[in-house]
Amino acid sequence: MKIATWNVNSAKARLSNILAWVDEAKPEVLCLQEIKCLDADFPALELRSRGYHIETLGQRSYNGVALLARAPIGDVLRGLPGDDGDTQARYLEGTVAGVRVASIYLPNGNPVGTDKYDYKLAWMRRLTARARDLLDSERACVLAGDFNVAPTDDDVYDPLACAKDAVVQPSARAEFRVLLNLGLVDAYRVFHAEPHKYTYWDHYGRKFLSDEGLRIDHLLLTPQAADRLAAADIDRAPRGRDNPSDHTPIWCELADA
DNA sequence: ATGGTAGCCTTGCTA
Repeated sequence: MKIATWNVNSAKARLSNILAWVDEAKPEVLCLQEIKCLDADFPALELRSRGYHIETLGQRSYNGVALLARAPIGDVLRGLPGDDGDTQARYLEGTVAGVRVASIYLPNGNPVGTDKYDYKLAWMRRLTARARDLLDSERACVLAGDFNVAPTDDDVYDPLACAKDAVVQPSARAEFRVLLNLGLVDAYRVFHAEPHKYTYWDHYGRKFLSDEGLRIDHLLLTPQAADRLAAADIDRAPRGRDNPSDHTPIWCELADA
C-alpha cells in the first residue's frame, strides 16, 4: 500500500497538478494539507472520478486537511484531541484497509517569540499525546504530513540562513524528538541517509532552481507499520512543474499484512 | 541584502 502526503497550498488552485500526480504515482492513500477551502468547496468530484474515497476537514482561506483513499475510510477523527477551543483545521485521521492514517498540518510557528510559536509547541505536545494513544493501540499507524520541523541541520540548505525560522528552533526540534522517541520511525530516513534532501522550497527567490529547501514533510510509522515498510522517497517532479505548490509529495510503501 | 511569491479574501494575513 502506497501512502503519500503533499501540502498542496490550495486544493482548488492545485487541482490539475494533483490529478496529474495521482494519475502517475497512483497512491492508495493521499494525505493533503493546506487545502484552503471549506469542505463543500473541495474538488471532490474530480478525485472521486479517479477512484478515491474522500474525507476533508476544511477551513476558509487557511489550513485544511484531507484524506483520499482507494478503499473506504473508516472511524474518522476530525481535529487533534486536547483543546476544544482550537478552531484551526489541521488534523484528520481515519482507517484505510486496516491502517490508521493521520493527515497532519502542524502549525508553522513563525515568527518565533510570538503566540504563534507558543501555539506550535502546544500543538506538538497534543500530537505527542495522540501518538502515545496510537502506539498503545499496537496497530499499524502512519502519521503523515507537513510537520513544519526540519529535524536536523542536515535537513536544511543553510542553517545560518534559516536560524530564525520556527522550523529549526531547538525547542521545536526537541519536541519532535520526544514524538519520535515514543517509538515512531521516520520512513524516509530508513532508506536515505544522505543529507540535504528536501520536500519544500520557498516560492520566493527561485529556491527550487538552486535546490535550497527544507525537509519538513514526514511519514512517521508505528512499529506495526514500520515492520511492513518496503520503500519511501520524495518525488521532486511536481515541484518543478507549472503552477506548483511550494511542497512536493513524499510517500512510503507498506507490504501487505 | 531583512527582499522576494503565492493564495485567499481580510486589498492584509498566512506561509
